[in-house]
Amino acid sequence: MQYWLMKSEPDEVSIDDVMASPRQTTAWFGVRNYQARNFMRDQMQVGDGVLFYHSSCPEPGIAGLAEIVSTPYPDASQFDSKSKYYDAKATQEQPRWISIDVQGTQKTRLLSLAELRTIPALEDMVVLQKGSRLSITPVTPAQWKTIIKLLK
DNA sequence: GCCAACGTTGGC
DNA sequence: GCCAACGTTGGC
Repeated sequence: MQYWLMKSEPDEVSIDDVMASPRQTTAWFGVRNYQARNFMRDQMQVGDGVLFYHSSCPEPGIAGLAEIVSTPYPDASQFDSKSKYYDAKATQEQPRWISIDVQGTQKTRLLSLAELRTIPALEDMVVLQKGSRLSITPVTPAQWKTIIKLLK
């Protein structure tokens, strides 16, 4: 059981979109970074906790909580030549990119990036490190606990 | 729109 | 395998 922070651009998929989906579940697709993919492929497990983070928007920050609800499977968008996530080097036999399903647990208040940066207990969070831009980053149990408290 | 930081590509 | 050039991310 681990915890993750996953970034999504709310223009693409917001926490409201997730909560409005059937069973509040959405396929997390379009990851095109090997490190992030490897987290999904090698470490994520059903039941892992997710901080749902809005990025590239007026107020970036944690917008909700979610849970991993599937094991990894091939990301269909890599085979779709019309998709911006198309990858000509991926084949059905040898997929390169994967998806996992994420189920929204609750929409929370917006815990902004600016506020996160003021919390001493969170200063080691991967997502807060200089130059960090991975779309999926691990969160420690202590960090998770701190954030849950801030959201109450 | 800028730009720092990081990832990827490709020539050698 | 090195590394320069280029592309992308994402906060500001």
